[in-house]
Amino acid sequence: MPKTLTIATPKSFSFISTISSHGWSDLAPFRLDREQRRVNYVFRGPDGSALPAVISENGGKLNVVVDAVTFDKELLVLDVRHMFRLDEDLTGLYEVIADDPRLAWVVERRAGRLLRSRSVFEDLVKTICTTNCSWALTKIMVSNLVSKLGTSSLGGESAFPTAEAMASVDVNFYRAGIRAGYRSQYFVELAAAVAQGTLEPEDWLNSSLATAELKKQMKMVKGVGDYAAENLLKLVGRYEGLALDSWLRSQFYRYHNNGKKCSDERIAGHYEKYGDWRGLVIWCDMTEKWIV
DNA sequence: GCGTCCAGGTCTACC
DNA sequence: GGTAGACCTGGACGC
Repeated sequence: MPKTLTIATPKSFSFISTISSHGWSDLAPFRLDREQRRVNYVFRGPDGSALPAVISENGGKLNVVVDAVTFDKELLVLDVRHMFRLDEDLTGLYEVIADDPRLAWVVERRAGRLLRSRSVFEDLVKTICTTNCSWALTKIMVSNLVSKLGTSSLGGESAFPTAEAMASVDVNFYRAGIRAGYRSQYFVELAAAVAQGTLEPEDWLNSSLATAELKKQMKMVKGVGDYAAENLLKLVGRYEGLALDSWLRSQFYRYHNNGKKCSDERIAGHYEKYGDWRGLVIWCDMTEKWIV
């Protein structure tokens, strides 16, 4: 019998804006149901069990329907608060864009919260899967990771694999089974480091390091370059980096440069006035059509 | 059906 | 520190 958790949300929160904020809700173990305005996700209990859930909004609260007999309620609430960033204060963002008519919609639609996975490790692996490939291939790689290495529930739905599970297979498995290509060796090394405790991505959430230093630390992970590190920084709540990739650049050319290519320096200059929020401002600026 | 290009980049060797 | 070339894959496109 499914059990329902109800979680209060802040006034500045928008469920639909958050689940539409970027492509994460299209990556397993997320599954977005746009028509029903809800999102499925498979959580993982402390014992490693898969906990399928359906998350929706009702009257300013999140309803989380969990398809499991027993689970740690407090842990699951913490996961939901983390993923939907219920405790993040975006007042600073709204202040820096207050005089910008082009970005007025951000405040109106309570946008700016970027959906994230239940762990930084999961976001790190997914980010590496976004590099140097089409979005279609990213979805294939992440889907393979979840279905082939994740723990399954009784209903057959899988959670994102643990570092231990990812460390239990070799480079050939990543190449043939995950279709990860040259990223395969990166995943072997990353999973081993996290499983052995020599790398702890969860620490990045509350790191006391300056953002530039934290970015350097992130880039020590094979497969993480400037784009990936800055994307991860956004997911841990630091927005100084623009995380420019080919898609973001093309959108900037379209909206701000008459469709013509320009330098990254020109893009950076455009958003400099937004200070430490510039990485979130450029993302909002390019994704208005996603937020309905 | 086949070949080419490129996509939500990064690493390494070399200068 | 800057740059060229290699790297996997799969979908889109032209022929």
